[in-house]
Amino acid sequence: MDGKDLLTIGDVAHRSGLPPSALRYYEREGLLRTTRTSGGQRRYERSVLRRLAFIRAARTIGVGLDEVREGLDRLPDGRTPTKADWTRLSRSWRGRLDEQIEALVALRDGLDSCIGCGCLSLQRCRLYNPDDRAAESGAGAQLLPRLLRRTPAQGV
Amino acid sequence: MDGKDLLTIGDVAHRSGLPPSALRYYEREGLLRTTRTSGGQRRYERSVLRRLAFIRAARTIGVGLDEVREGLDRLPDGRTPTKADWTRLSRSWRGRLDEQIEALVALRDGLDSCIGCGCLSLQRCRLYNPDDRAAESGAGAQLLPRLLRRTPAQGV
DNA sequence: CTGCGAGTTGAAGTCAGGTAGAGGTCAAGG
DNA sequence: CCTTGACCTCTACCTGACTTCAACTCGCAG
Repeated sequence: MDGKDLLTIGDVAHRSGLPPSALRYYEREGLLRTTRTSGGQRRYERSVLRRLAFIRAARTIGVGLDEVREGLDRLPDGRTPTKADWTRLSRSWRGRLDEQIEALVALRDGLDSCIGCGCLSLQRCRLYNPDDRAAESGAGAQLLPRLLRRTPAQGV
Repeated sequence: MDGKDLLTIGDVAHRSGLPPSALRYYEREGLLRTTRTSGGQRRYERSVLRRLAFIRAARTIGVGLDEVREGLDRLPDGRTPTKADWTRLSRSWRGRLDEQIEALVALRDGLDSCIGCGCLSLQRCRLYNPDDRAAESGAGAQLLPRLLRRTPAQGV
């Protein structure tokens, strides 16, 4: 890993902390591009590490891979995010985090107002009926605000 | 649905807002018990609505079905939760919500400290490396604290 | 008694974000 | 040249909480 400045999948796995299976998966999903040796093995540019850091940070705050891909795809010429890109994208995700926190706090307050009352009224309970909508309004009730729907992360 | 005070699955679905498939699923998973007609159709007691409200409230705050079942199973003689039961269980779940909020806030603060720096350093960035542990320490890095691992809810 | 909406079952599918293993190939040190 | 470990693809599997489907039955109003 000296002359050509290209990294094997093992190098990248070691330096990024992501298992090779995840790197291959990300590539399949269009989040990374690689070159290949004549023998078909992947070779990564150094910049992939920054790109992976970006992806991983996004995943950490609960952004799904599809959305990460969208964010990366919107960068001109598909370059690795610069400081300015990172700032712009992370600001929007900060907003999402705020919303998640807000939703959880609202939930907690609802729980507080329910502890001890034991009501769990189908009509009135804020916990049971988070949207404050009578249960009879249809089959497709949302349990949580959409904000919280995304799985935050899978253990590795 | 007048004389015998027993509800069909359709009644329960309508009144609880949960689709019949979910009710059957909960039964399979041991969260509900039903009686059957001579012809094999499910009949629910009214109290199932309260039980469902309980389950749904728990799900809403991110408690998994297995844990809900444990909670319900610990009630003497498998009764529908009373006010006191609800208070006890919901208090423990309130703690979990607090932890989730705390974790998210910590994440947000980390994001704040990263916005604009553009660093995403593999060694130092709090977002990239939430556990403050160098990436090289092993393949199995946890992306998020376990607290956030549980899927909050599935859309219905 | 008939019609038909509502109910039944089990198996399989869905989604995300990967992991695991089988069976085979590449690359580099000695 | 040979060995060995790293790499390749492909397919299948995992979790959780359900949904969907096909094929069939029940129960009740008329």
